[in-house]
Amino acid sequence: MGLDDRKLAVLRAIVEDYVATQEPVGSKALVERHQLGVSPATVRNDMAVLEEEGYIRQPHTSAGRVPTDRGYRLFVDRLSRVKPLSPAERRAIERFLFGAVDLDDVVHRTVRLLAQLTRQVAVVQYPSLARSSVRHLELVPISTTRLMLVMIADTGRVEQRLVELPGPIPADDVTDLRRLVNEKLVGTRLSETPPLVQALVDEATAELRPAMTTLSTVLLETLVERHEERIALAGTANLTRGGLLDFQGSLRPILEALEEEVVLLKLIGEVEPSAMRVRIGDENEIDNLRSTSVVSTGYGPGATIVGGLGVLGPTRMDYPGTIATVRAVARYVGDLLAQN
Amino acid sequence: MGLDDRKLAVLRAIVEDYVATQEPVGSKALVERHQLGVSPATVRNDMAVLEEEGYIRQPHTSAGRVPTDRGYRLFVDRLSRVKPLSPAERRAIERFLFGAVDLDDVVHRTVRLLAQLTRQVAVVQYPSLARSSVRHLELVPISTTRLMLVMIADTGRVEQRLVELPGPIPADDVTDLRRLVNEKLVGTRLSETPPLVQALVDEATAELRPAMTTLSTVLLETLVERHEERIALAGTANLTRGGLLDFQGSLRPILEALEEEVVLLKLIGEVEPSAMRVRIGDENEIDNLRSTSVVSTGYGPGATIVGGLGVLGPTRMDYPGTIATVRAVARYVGDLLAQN
DNA sequence: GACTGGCACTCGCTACAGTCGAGTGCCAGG
DNA sequence: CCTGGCACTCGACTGTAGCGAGTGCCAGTC
Repeated sequence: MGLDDRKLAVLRAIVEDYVATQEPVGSKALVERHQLGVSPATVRNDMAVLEEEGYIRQPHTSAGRVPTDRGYRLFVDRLSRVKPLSPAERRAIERFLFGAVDLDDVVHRTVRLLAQLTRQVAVVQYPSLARSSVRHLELVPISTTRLMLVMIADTGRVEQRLVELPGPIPADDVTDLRRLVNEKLVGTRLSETPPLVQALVDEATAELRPAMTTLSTVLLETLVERHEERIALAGTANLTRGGLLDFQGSLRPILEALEEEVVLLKLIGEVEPSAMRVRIGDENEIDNLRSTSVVSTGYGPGATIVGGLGVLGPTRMDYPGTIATVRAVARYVGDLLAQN
Repeated sequence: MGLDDRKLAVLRAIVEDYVATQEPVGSKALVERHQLGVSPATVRNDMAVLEEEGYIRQPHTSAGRVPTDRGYRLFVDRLSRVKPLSPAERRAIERFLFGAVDLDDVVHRTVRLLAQLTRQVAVVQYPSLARSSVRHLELVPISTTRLMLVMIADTGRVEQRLVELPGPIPADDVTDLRRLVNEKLVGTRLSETPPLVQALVDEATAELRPAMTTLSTVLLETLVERHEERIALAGTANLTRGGLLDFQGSLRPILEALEEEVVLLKLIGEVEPSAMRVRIGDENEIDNLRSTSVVSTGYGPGATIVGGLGVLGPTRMDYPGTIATVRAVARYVGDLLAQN
């Protein structure tokens, strides 16, 4: 376990060189490029130890060393400082996000921005409904037996759903329904609505009862159970950088995983108060993504968190730079949401 | 130009075999697998002619023949009948699409279904706003100086947009605005709204004029100019089938093209009355997609067309099967929309 | 005149041997 | 504890050879 400072410096140098060149790094090249103050032979001894401890490995006998997932982990935890963003990057973020007109627009711009800045696959979760409150509910008659239910959340999300009523209903009743649901639900957190919705049904007049019952089912389905979460994705083309060297040759499993909303949600959706989350290679729970790393964080107006965002790339990625970018973008998006 | 029946039969056989095996097909293998009734030598002579005419080519001397884009074109136009769908496929379509609850749901299910059935990349355009009519406009006060504008189209699309008013506005005025825009715009085609929106401003009372002016700008921007079109995509993982043999090795340009909404729209959005559109390889206008083929068509309730859908794959694709599937799915989706 | 069998030829693919060199592990000495 | 030296390993690359699928051409047949 004796990892003295020099061994750590060697590991850091290996990670940095490998990330930069994408080629196994040997002892000689290392001492040439970094001021380690010792000879290649010494470095070799250190490498032997690092390998024994599982931080690096040799692709084959007479090749240089490559960091393992464990090596990257140590690097991220103890050997790297987060790079400050360049002013150019800050400006890029501001310029890119400036002038967004609605939530869709914000999310789309953000995900493209992230993909472009990190040159990796970017994922942005729409503000989670579970963390939103109802701002307004609208009922629009489509025909005598059909309503369009539109829910506007304080996070800017708008969800709609068709309601098929059990029978025809007069316009006045629609007005009543609208008033009732708004009185009861506006301002409440979506995660807390189920009992309130039930109460609405219980308290409804006999006249409104059937319509209200149907409406409540739809409300619950739409707001709580069903596809509650939405996600935007960009930059899949970046997976092809590094000419199939990363990802052991096949993009297939990765592209497949990225098509599953559930998977994406797992990647970036499990938002914890902890600021930044880095999952490296095998640390990922999803089998198809064991050869990738994910850097993610939560975002939201002020200190609250309403959703997650992050990027996915090869384990061989520039962690300090990526972390800095993800953090900065999340902060800007949060500010943007706070304004609305 | 003398392409007699046998030469056409040879071309058809080459296309079919190549699509099936993905390997250049030689004269001997051809006569073995198809009942051509002639010897390999004769087939070779026919092949020489077909090559001279540009329908097939040899990857290298001493290899079999491969169809050219021109060869596929002839095949699609004159040598293939559209395969009827298997009952299993019909059932799959019905099962998959049954129970969709709103437009988003329909589009998502459709695009996944298409990707799955054709085992290619599927693209579905949301019903175009330009081809929709206004069903209802809703104004929801967010604060004294902010409104949320929600537009519901007859095709089921719902668009929203934040309206930043020039000054505070009382609730009664919002009601008036809502009434006015609905009176004037409901039932009109979106493509015809601009003059009507202008009229709204002109006819507004002095009191409402400022708010109406802002509202009209947003209306025009949202409904006519801005990101008017939406698109769903699925099945990119299918690009990796055939192990990089298709697409001359690099998915990069294709993935890049697929991230551009504009490009996707060009692919499937230019809906013409003509039923089915097949663009093969070089026939594509987008450079990045010259090594792919696109099969697309329009869809909509009844005979009208509200949007496009289609699939994208290697030029070496099963055209009859793909065409049949795309057509069938488009028809089902149209029926589904007609019901709402 | 159209088709066929035969034949020489082309050329990509695979296997194999040989060389080169980057990189290692180990050891003796400072 | 570090260093220079040395023998060793093994992948990458090169060149050669043989194989075989497939072709184009030609003379012969129906």
